[in-house]
Amino acid sequence: MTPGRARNAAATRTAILEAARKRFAHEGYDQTGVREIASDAGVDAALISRYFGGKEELFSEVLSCAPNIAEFLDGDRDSFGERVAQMLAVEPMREEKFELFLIMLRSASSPKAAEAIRRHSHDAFYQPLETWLGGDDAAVRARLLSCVMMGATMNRVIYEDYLLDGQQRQELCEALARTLDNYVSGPV
Amino acid sequence: MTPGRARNAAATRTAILEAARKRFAHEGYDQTGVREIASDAGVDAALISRYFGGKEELFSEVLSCAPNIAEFLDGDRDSFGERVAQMLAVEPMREEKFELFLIMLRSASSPKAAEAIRRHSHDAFYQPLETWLGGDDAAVRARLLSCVMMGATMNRVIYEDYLLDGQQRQELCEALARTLDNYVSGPV
DNA sequence: GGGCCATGTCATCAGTTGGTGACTTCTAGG
DNA sequence: CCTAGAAGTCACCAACTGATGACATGGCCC
Repeated sequence: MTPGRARNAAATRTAILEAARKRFAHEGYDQTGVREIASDAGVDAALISRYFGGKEELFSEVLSCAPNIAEFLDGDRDSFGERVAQMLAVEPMREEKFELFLIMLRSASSPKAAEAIRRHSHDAFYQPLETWLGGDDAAVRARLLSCVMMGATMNRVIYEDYLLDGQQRQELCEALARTLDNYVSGPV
Repeated sequence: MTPGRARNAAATRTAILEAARKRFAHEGYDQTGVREIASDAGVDAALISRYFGGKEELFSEVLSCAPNIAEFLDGDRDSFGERVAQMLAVEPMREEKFELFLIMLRSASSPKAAEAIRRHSHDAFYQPLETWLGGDDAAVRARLLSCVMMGATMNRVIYEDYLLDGQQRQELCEALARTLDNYVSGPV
């Protein structure tokens, strides 16, 4: 085993991106230090600046390859609300699944990250959603969906599972599903 | 004019609290430094530690006297959705009006602030809302309302007025009002 | 008026952060 | 085998943050 890291630039870049994605989703932009990212990736912190230019550029890069809304736009249109609501209210917080949400929510308050979030979330979330919805008022309906999805995530982040028991979470889920489907199917 | 600040502990405390409230709402917990707060209040930064114990305790204190949900629970029950939706989607972001939301959204990602937020938002937002709603499923309906309100605020914070024009904001408002009223009036 | 405590000021600390440049080491190509 | 450059390591910087203790000063009570 060679001492020190294998000399493979591509693998190193990927490792940094992976580690950064998780950290940003868990802790948010501010709370994440380049040293922590580097440590997770098993890499020297200096490489982050070398490869990406700096923390800010790394964040943008992470957003570019974060999972997006596409997963939920596949599959049956009629079950969209049900599937999303399940994720939002019932399923354990499998963070990979809505990492993009978490990154946005936890980093939106950071001025350095705000612009990147605005740009990327528009491209990877709003735009696809709006196209998928179709119709004249697609923009408004996309916003409505976004409100419910973000709000539910936000509440989940803040309260985790403190305030509601299993039965109530189920009720919450059903109500969310109805509301979401209402926005999907209808003209508002 | 005496050089230096007038020696009035109560006024100083109040000035610090005011300045801190605005800063926390605008910038969030992390992005706000005690020096900035002190500067806004026309006070030496050391006084913050002296009076409140530290930044963290100051934050808790700010939450305790931030405007809460009560304003919206007064007035006509039937117009609740309409009034809230107006604020969320149409009115210019008069931040005093939903400062509590902003503080929560912009500070929730900060571990130091998270616990205080959880506790206070429960006492000043959830609990009153739930009581006001009444009924067996009040907790679930309160959560639903919270989702929509927080999500709408979040979207507003992220995108401000970029994505929607006046007409669309009006449509958004009406749809939000319907959804909110639906949660208020109905069993879910 | 004089002493004393509350109030305010200041210098400074210790920790953390993101970033940089010089250095070492590995590997590919000749 | 040997060199050149890529990849990785390391020491360190400058800026900033929250906090603290020593000190100055104003105002109130006796």
